[in-house]
Amino acid sequence: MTRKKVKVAYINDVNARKATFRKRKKGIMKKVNELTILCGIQGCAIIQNPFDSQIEVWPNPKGAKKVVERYLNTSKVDETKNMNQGSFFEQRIYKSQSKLNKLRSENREKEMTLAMLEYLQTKKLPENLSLTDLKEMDKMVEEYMKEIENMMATLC
Amino acid sequence: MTRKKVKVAYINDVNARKATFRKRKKGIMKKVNELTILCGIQGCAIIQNPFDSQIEVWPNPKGAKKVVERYLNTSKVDETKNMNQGSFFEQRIYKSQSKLNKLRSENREKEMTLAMLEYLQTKKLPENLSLTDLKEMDKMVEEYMKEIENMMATLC
DNA sequence: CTGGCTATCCTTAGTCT
DNA sequence: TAGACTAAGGATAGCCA
Repeated sequence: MTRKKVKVAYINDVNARKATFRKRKKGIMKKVNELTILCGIQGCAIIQNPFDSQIEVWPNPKGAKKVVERYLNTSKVDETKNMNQGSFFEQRIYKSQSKLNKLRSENREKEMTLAMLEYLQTKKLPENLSLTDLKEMDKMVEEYMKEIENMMATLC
Repeated sequence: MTRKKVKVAYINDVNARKATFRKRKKGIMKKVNELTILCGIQGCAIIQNPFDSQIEVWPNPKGAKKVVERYLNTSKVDETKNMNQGSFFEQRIYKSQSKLNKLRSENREKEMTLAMLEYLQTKKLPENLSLTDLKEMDKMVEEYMKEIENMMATLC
């Protein structure tokens, strides 16, 4: 149970790396999720899975929807909980608020998407490149690396 | 100093929200950064700044480069630190490893970019929409919301 | 508003199942 | 292999400068 201060460096042991990846990815996604709720914003994390060349995107289209819903439901409901039998004006104001919040959320999601587009414009990719090509290449590189590791193990 | 368990819900107080945003964003970026180093992968977080309609992307082109460098420098250097005066074969193997690691990193960055492209293809945006348009709209919505909040304050 | 401080809460490395 | 457990380490809410 003696956990030392972890050195932030590449984990060579495959199993430890896998475990750490799984745990920490979960933690990051949770934190991103919390921030979106606490601050009523859109946010996402895009992280590669080093073990099956999958890429994990959060929020996915489904997750993003959930965030917006949660935002709309919790942000102003709590605030107005103590006036659920409020006056006509209060009800109207509440409705307007909800509408504006929704507008704002939609707007911000668009902003984020545009930002991603702008970010991607700084990256240049060969036109004829596909994800499957890359996965194949990655597999080959991985195999080479394993071979080298074995050679090293033999030498040391 | 009595910090209670925080309820994950939209923070109504502007200053508290701002402080929380600043602190937690920093924490998330750190965690993402650590994960990329620990597991030798690419990862990024895209988070809106709720206060100036800016969108913070990590890694930015500069940050991404740093990650790759750090990855290349730390992942295998530590492992081979105890053989820095190694044999000819060991030196060659080390060089091959570095090359392959670099290839792999490049490959993974391309994968991520492609993944982002695929993600964006699920989003449809009006063609004639610009980030400045959205910022203008956002500002207007913000002003409306403030007005409503003032009205509510007057009523309550 | 931003950054530093610290008690408290939260995350996670190591371990077993 | 992934989940559960638990203590050490890390993040951060609230407060002050």
